[in-house]
Amino acid sequence: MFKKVLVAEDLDSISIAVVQVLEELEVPTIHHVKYCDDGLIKIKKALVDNEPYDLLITDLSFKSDHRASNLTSGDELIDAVNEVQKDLKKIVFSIEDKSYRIKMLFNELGINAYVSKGRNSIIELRNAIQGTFRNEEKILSSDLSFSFNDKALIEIESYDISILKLLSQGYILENISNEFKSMSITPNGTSSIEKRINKLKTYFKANNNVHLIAIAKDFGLV
Amino acid sequence: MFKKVLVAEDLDSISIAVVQVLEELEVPTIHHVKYCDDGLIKIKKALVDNEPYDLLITDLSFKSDHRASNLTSGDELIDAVNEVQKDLKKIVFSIEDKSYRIKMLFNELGINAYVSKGRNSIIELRNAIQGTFRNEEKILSSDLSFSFNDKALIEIESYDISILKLLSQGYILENISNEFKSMSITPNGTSSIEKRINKLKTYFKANNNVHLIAIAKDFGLV
DNA sequence: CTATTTTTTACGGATTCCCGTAAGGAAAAA
DNA sequence: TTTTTCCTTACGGGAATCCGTAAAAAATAG
Repeated sequence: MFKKVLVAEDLDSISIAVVQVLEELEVPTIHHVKYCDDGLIKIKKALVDNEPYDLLITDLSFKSDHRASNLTSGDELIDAVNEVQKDLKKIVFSIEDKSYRIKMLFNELGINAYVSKGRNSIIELRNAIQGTFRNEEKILSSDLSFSFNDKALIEIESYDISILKLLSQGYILENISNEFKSMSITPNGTSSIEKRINKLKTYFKANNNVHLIAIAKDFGLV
Repeated sequence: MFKKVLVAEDLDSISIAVVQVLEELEVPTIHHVKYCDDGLIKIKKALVDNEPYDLLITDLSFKSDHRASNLTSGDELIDAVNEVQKDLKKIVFSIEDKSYRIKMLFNELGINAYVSKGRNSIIELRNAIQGTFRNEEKILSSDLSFSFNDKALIEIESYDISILKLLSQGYILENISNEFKSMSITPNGTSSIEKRINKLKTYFKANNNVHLIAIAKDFGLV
């Protein structure tokens, strides 16, 4: 079994249960941080001391509070960790269940397992830890039913996200066009942007822009 | 201390910690349900058996799964419970931290305490349970800083929420007007609704409807 | 009951969105 | 090079919004 595991989870009510699982699996060294920043520091320190972690279990969303944070989400933490310790195994344990987001975690951030917090997530988490240790790939907790081959979701790219972001900030087509020009993002004609928004609307079955943004918010795209 | 407590919480990773707190407080009877519907049934049954609960600790959001549910949220559960056992003490334990929502819980649903899930929420929860037992009123976990006297939020009423909801579902002004007429909500003229939306836009400093809905989503109003 | 104020509704012009069509341009294929 | 195809941009008409003004209705005051 893993020798040294780091848990990044802000909610104390949850981290208790996660640590319990690790104890039952007889992991000798279990550390727990409530802030992403602390997580990165611990991982760097462990590397320097030549006692690196071999597993990271992290949440995605962390509450912001009085403390100023550099890394504010699990995504950012993983991204930063990948810079310093590429081979570290990573399990995400989060409430998020949007396939778009989860796909991104596997494909762009290279996580090893995703466990969705739910009614039987503790046993799922245990399975994921054991599977990860056996070098299984792309482990998904069983309550998530989508397929990785689902084409539709791959089509939404960062370009679309940019449009949705600006829309949600009150920009009109012309503003977005100008913004894209100044950031040299192409295509940037109002027509092209308009067309892309239309694609998004049909894809998400949205009646209009207002509806579209509401849906995008629900999906956690913005 | 309380004699019989019901915990309604779908996430197993959290309910473990909540039950632990109750055990430490030496509550003799602790029951736990993962679905709102089960919670209501248990409360009704306990009343019939003349062994009623004296405290309910509930989450707000419950994941939906294969099982068909009647009550889908903590709000609905509390509302239903108020019908059958008005005097039951109620503590909400949730991640939600939007003042508007929390105010509503105290004022319209008559909860006794609100504890926000966070980095030190277990100790907060314990305090809230003890405070509720001592008949303290409107207990708020200390990481929530808003005041109940905060005027701004009182101005937004359920009428506004209805508009925002329909907008976020892709309704246009005329649709909303018709919907309001069929539900006999007044005012229901397109002009009046338009005017109200404008008020919301100035209040939230939104450039347009799209922006407004994005903000409303962020505030948890819809 | 009348006067005053407030609320609701109606209307109109400017702007933006919405949606289809088509022209222009670049890359790939012939 | 020419043709084809795909992508980007342009244009236009109708729908919905945005925003100001004003009439109608309702509530309040005297």
